[in-house]
Amino acid sequence: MCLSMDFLEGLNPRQKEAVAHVEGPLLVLAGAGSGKTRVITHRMAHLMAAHRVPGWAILAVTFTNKASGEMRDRVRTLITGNVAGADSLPTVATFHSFCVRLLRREGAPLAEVRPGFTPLFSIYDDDDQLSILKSVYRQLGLDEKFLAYRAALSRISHAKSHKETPEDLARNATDPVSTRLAVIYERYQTRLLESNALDFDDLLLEAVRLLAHDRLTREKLNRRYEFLMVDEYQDTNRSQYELMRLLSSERGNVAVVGDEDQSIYGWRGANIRNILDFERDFPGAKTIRLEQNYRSTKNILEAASAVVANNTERIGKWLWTESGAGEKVTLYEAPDAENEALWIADTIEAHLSRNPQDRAAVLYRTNAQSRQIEEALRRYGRKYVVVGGFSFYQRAEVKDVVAYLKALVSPQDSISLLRVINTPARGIGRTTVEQIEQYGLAHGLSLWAALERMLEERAFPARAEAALSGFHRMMSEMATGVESRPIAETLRAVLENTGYRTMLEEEGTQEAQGRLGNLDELLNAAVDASERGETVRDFLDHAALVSDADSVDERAPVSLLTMHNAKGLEFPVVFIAGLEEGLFPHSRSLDSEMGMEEERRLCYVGMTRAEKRLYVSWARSRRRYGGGQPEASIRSRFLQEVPPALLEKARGQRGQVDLYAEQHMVRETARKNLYTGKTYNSVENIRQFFAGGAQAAAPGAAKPAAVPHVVPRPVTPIRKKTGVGSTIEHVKYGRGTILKLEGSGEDAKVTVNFPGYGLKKLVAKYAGIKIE
DNA sequence: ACTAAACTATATTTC
DNA sequence: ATAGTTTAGT
Repeated sequence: MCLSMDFLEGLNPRQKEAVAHVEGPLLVLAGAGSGKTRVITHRMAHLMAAHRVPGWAILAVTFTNKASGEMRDRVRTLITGNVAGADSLPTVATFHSFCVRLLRREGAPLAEVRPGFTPLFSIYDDDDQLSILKSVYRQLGLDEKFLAYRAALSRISHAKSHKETPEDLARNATDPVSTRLAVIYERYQTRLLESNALDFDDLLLEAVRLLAHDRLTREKLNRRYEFLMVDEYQDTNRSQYELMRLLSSERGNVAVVGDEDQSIYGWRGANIRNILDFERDFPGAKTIRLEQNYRSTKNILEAASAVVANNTERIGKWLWTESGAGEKVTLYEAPDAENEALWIADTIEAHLSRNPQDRAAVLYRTNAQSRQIEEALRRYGRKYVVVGGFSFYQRAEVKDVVAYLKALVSPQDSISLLRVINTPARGIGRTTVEQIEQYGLAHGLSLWAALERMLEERAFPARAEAALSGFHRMMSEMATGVESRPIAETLRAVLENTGYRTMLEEEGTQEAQGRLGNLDELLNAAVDASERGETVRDFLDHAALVSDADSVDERAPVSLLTMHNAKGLEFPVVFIAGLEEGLFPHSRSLDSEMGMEEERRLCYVGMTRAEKRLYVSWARSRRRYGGGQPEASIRSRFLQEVPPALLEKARGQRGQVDLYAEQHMVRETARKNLYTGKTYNSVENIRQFFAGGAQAAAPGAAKPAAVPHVVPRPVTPIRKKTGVGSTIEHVKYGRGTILKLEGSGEDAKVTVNFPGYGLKKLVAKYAGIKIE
């Protein structure tokens, strides 16, 4: 009476074959839009239903939190009620979150090879990495002219992921820069060790190290995970490859899904050879090609395929589709970048007014390109969402407050402490801080330990001493019991006790108000996290591992994003802007064939995002930055690679004059209608960063209401009694109606609409609202 | 010792 | 355009 459903039904023969595969290595070459997520999820369900594999014995690894959240949801939907006796779900995680979990739970043995390591390690993001590097440079008396921070970091990262120690680097160095780099690398690594911190590379590396050296842990995991699946295999790097091998070493049941034509992260260490050489690395591997595309029209598919066909590093596929030819790819040649942006906005306007249900995306090579397009859209009063760029969690105020949390949880975390020691300004100046750093360096102490020792020794002048002992006391007080206290509680204490909130309130600028809004939203996220039972650790892990791609709201009518961020997404209407030599393909990739092929793959990724309509554009002139002179540009070679028969010039070729007139008209309308377009960094998105849990996305978790409409608005405490549906008085923003009330008492969350200011979600306790 | 204004060198993509 | 750094002023 088993209600096992047939998960092979409704699949094409190739997909069926992939889903039905059970034992042994499997390579699924899944072209763009060929239903690879479907294959992965169905395979998991099929294993559970037809082969009685328990969910916990399956591990699937994806690249973004968003992808793993979606995959988890889809598997859940598939098996719920359809698979008898399925009481556990497969583990779906990103490589990074999997490693973090592993290291926190089973990482203790690493202390043997990594002195001072504890499972309470901090995670350092690139900002933190940068601070370390700056400090190392200072220590070594170097400056950026010698070697740019970014360059140094990427070389360190490269060395790390190839398991090269500073000594290896020094030995193989053939030039003075490399010799010096070895020293920088050595110091950098020492700092991480001293701070008990891991950078992104370390998360993978140390997980590999743990599994390679600790037989028990390896065997335990191998026993547990009978089946391993890896999504986006073309973007795995060496550590990820090794991790995968270690996890599947006993059974060899590893299924990888990928597309060599979509390998676009070579610069981040991804090794395209992983996918190209899979059959060699895993003898007896079965290879299945998914070549039927279900996404795009024939014209779009052929155009994209024609471009990528110019690459040599391919296994080779030819995608086909049963769908109709559709429209041709529209090409627009703009006189300059502003005109290009206006044309895009204009065309979006025209398209969406005819097809209001369609979603459009504007893709570009560099984030800097978004500005002009945003401006153009704003002139039309068209709502849009920008993905990436300056995202929420990278904002200074969020990073500051998060740094406080990190410092409280891990006193050894000197980088975080350094970040907050004089933020807000509390009279602990640069010289004082440098003294403490020096002392720490000399005595092998963390910043915090050095500070304590120096206070004991009364090593500071009176003024500094007062400031420092005050700081020390404040931090110690907040740190006690931090692991057991609700996150929001600690967060609130940080905001109040450190004077951070006061600092922003006193600033009084529009910008400061926005920052306050962001912090309120962070507080909301913290409350949500507590409700999900997360510890401060979990919260911080989450904050460290969210990515821009996780914040994509597919329901947005208009999205602006880089082609990198667009991977895995699809849109009825797609624009690709800035198809110019030097921009796309980017100038940094011009000189190497490898780089050029990656750019071409990026182009392929961009084009294949489109379902119905693809527009490509370039500008004859563009200025590199602000005051610079406009420079003439040459149309991208990728445009030449599209067969002319598939291209058509933008109809009517709206000239400058039309656009110019329109621009004025539109400006007027926008002025009258009160601009509502801007959603960039909107606080509404913030919850998503934290909500789509790396660990536990709640089933059918309510996503924040569609697309944000409003610029972040200041919120000051509301001191008035409130109830559901009633009106409350806001100190600055007047009356607002409570639209929604979640929970009760001081933990209640209310959604308030302030006319003219928009929706605001508040937590009663922290906003000073009393719910009767 | 800190702040604010002036100056200058600066942009690829990001887990 | 903007972030980061230097300089002058408090």
